[in-house]
Amino acid sequence: MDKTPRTERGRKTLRKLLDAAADEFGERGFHEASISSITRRAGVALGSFYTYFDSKEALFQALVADMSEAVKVSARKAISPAMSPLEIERAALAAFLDFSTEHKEIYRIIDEAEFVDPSSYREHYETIAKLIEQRLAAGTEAGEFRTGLGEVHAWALMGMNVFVGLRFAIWGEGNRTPEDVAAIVNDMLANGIARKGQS
Amino acid sequence: MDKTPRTERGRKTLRKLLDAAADEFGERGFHEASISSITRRAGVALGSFYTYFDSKEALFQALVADMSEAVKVSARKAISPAMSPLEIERAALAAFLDFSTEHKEIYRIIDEAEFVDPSSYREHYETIAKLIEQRLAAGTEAGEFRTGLGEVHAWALMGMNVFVGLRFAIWGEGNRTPEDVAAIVNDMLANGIARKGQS
Amino acid sequence: MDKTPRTERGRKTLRKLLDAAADEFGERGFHEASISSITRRAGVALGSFYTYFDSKEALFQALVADMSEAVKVSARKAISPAMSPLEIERAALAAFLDFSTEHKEIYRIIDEAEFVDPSSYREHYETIAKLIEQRLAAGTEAGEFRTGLGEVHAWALMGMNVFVGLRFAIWGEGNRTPEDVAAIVNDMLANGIARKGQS
Amino acid sequence: MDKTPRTERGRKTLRKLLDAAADEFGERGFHEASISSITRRAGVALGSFYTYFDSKEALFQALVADMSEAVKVSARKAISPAMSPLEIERAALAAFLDFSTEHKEIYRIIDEAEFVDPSSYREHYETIAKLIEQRLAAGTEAGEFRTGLGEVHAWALMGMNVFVGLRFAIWGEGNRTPEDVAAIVNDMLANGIARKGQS
DNA sequence: GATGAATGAGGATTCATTCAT
DNA sequence: TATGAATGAATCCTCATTCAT
Repeated sequence: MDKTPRTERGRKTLRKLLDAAADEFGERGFHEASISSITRRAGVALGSFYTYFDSKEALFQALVADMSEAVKVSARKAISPAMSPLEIERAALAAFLDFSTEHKEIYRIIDEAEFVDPSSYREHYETIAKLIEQRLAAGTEAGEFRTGLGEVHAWALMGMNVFVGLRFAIWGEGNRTPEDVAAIVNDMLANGIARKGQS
Repeated sequence: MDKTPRTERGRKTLRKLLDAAADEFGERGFHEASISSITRRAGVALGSFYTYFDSKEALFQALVADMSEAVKVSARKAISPAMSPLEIERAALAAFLDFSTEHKEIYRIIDEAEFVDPSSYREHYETIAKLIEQRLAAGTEAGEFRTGLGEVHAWALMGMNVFVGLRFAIWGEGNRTPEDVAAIVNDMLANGIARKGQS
Repeated sequence: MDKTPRTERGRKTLRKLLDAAADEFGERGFHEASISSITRRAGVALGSFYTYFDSKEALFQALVADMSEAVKVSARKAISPAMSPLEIERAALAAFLDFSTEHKEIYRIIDEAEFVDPSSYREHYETIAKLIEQRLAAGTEAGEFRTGLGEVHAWALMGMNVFVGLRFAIWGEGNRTPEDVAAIVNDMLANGIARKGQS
Repeated sequence: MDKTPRTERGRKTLRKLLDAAADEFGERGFHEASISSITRRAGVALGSFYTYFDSKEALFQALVADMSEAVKVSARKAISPAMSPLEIERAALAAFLDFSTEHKEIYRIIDEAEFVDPSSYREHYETIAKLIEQRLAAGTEAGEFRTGLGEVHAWALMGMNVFVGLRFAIWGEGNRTPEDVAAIVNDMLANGIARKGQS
């Protein structure tokens, strides 16, 4: 956020603006969204927007940071140290699918950052890729994953999750549950698609 | 394309417009791009644009269709019936990485369709997912892939490729060659990441 | 018309253009009408338009002249020397109402000339006013109209007819026949609205 | 009007825009008029126009309503309950002629509404026709007008006035005074044009 | 802090007209 | 004559941002 409010009233206005912006950007996308529509949704005057943000882009950036964090929190809450590395991956994906289904607008906003604020976009995925890479290393350490896993695997794994999320959580349709999808992907992740005893 | 030219001269103008548009959209994105800049690049009058397209959106749509086709053609040319199913996947990914490196603007344009023309975007990825699903079935048929592969696997595989392409072809940096990356992903695809003899 | 065609083929094209233009201007008005739509309706190429007319305005002017003539012809045909002066006025109005009902687009085109080609508009109504003035003089001469009638009366009479035409022929609705309306106006014209034996 | 101003400053700006628009539309007509020219005349920024109106058409509509009201007010002020029904008609016409001479642009704007905003045009004349019809009824009631007068007479009377206004107030020229013209039309209205003792 | 009017750069789009074939 | 592609001036409208109150 750009200008931290100093009063309680200010904090409330800021919160209203962020919520309204999430709705507006989620529904109409960055370019179709307008500041005046956001302030209207928030029930504040147009000019008040600039009390809290320097620009439309700044608001978007703040929002992406918010939501990027929300995605990570959601994943973190879904996993526990007691789980096996593979279970962790499955649980993380299932949580992501649930979260995406619930918050389609977050998915959209983060994705649109690729065109509105590329560095936020990149930051978001690089951060997640690093987290995944750490989990892979931990899995190797634990003896459940093979050795030699690195950045490429992390990105591939993340891509699996994101595209499966796009297809089955965002676009939905089809009667697969998040758990089913997560199980299938988890098996594929663990064992690949080659016929056993081969290659 | 919107209005098919009836003369040779018209066909040339249309081609110039499409090429210029690919450059413009690729460099500046849909919203920053301007029709006048496109016609300037193409060396035609502003009004000529509307001889061939109804709107900026219509041009974008035509372009996405064009590029979607180009991506598929590039993949098709990279593989041969003589290859094994797994080799096909590796070759397809390598070709995609090469193609994306060469034509970063195509990647960008197709991805931006998610926000500019969602149905084109969806069409593009659903078509590719179907092609992948067919290849998986063929691989199972050939005995190289295991049974039970379906839509989820196809989307997961596609996501691997796309995200690895984003990271290593589009953003580049790092000294991995497309072949290296494709090989790593191919191995992960075939065997998964679980330690052998496990899970 | 601007450029008289020299061949039979040319005459046909010209006629097609005039007919199409009458439809187009009648339906959409001068400013909404487009040359390309007119040529499309006429089934000729856009460029051919300029073989026959110098400009959109020139076409409109030609059309107004055409239609102005048509209105007069229609009135002329409705009256006969055998009629009394008052009957002539009634018949002329009835004919005008019929004609306007049949050819609403002509009414519209002529009226729009007030803004597109004022001199045509003025010419049209001044010509008709003169004709009316002559008829009034003839009526006085014949002893049926009183003396002292002149330009003011002619314009007032014309205004009665035109507005009654607008209300009952163009906008229609209401179950009055042209004959009824013409009879009422004719009586008003002859005797005024003052109570008899008064004023 | 479209968006009511909430401050005094806003009210002033709106008034400046309406005045400037009356001048612009009056001089150049709806289609030749441009928003930027109107805001230039008004001395406000281009964008300010859209603070008060949704479109050029909306402004025009607001203006027609304004001027329609002005015409009626002018007529109302010209007549008094003390006048006889016939005097009222004469005075109303004289006032209309004066008003039209003074405000040719109002006449033009209202007339152009026939093509720009037909429902406003219709509304304007239907309202006036109703007023006239009421005056006719009152005159019959008072014993000065004959019985049986209705909508047709009202439209005919209105048409007389409007066309005489067009000819002698708007186009002017000729040395008739509004009073002369009004007197002639008033006599025609009262007694008609038939020779006395006849028809 | 809040308000909402004012600003003006910016861009898509239209379409009458010209012209090469 | 007919064709239809090419031209570019003209203008409406949007909206992020500023600013006076």
